[in-house]
Amino acid sequence: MNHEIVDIETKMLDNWRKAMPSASIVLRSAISSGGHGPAIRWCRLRAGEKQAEVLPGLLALAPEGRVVVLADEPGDALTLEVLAAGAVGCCNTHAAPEVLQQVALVVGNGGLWVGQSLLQQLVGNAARVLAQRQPVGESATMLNGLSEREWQVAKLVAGGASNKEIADRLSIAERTVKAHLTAIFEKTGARDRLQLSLKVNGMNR
Amino acid sequence: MNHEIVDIETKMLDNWRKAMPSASIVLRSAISSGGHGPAIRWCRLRAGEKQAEVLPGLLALAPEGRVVVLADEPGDALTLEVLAAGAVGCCNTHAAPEVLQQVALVVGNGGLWVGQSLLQQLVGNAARVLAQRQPVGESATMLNGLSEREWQVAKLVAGGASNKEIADRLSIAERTVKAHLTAIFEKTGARDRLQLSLKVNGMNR
DNA sequence: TTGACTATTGCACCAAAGTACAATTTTTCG
DNA sequence: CGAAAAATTGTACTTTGGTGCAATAGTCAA
Repeated sequence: MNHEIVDIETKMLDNWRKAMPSASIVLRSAISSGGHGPAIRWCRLRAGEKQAEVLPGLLALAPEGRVVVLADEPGDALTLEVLAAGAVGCCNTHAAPEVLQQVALVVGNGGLWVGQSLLQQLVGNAARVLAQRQPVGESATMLNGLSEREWQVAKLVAGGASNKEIADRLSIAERTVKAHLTAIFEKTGARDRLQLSLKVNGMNR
Repeated sequence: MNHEIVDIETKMLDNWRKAMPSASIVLRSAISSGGHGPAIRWCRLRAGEKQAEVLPGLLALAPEGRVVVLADEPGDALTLEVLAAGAVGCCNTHAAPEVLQQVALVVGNGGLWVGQSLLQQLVGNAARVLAQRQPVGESATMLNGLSEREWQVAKLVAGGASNKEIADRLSIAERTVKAHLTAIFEKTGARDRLQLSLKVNGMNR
């Protein structure tokens, strides 16, 4: 993994060095705009600094990079701000090296890094909303009146499984899977498994 | 890290064994209540099972442990439910070993594990901003250095197009589309067009 | 210029996906 | 119980997806 640490001075903290020994360190004023940027840019936000004065410029210069903010004074509000600005994570400047590596792992795989307290608040909100408008029984019959079995097959297909894998998972013959799929295609209007996947995952329509 | 896998049978899936070779496997009916429990308990929720019938008992018996749910049929709603019940994570039963180890790392350090699609919903506006930024950046760095042409093909595949349709759209032979796809599969690690679609659309994790 | 990389295409071939036609078993419900 | 619907499976077939091998041609940088 290719890392770059952006700060207003080049002196690194020990925990950064331990977490990412191979990272390059650059001044904010000397960010490379062209070429292939690093996989992950770690941008330090020092105490008292406003993220709005630092992040936009950085993100504009390197739109292809994933930016994680290292905040001297982290908080849930700040995290929300930097995510809204386009960063993919926000954590404490003085986090342990192991934590930083963990962040790198998650972010490197396309994830977002959010602190636990904020996440729990968000989860709490969503749980309340979902509890009200998600009758549990719905999931069984949605998508144009699929039967329970057909819905099982549809979900597995949507997850990328092959017919053989689905057959093994459900302990039925591969031919039966195909029969279900034919029925599913008919009911949903999908042309093939890929378009079904898009429908199930809500990417279509 | 001390692991315990809880299921209704003791036969482990291959990916679990690879991810946690030293884990102990126990039946749900034989959970050790006293003494020092494992650092992380992985509780499998098989297809059709209700988390409400499994989790509360497990959490009551071992209040000190961190429980991660391995769901045969994962989903955002289920994730919210199990987190609300007291679990610290929820992921796919058939997740790759590397993913499971990542989950163990996050959970072991006090984090919560949430799938990307749910997290993005939770973060809401911030995620929407990100969703628009991602495709641009991914063409250059993410998705393992695809060429411009390959990226065009990948996007069309992700949209549900057939090889013939892609060929017509790009005014090239269908054979050429296949050639690009072979290269794309190699670079991205996708097994077929459906899994590529999931990767491009960010449904994977 | 030469080497590395990308784009393009053909031919042959195998594997997976999907359809047509037909049959049996299980479940559900009045 | 008996009818209807859903689930299951088989054989055979067509189509699409994907790979291996090989060749031609353009671009870009050392």
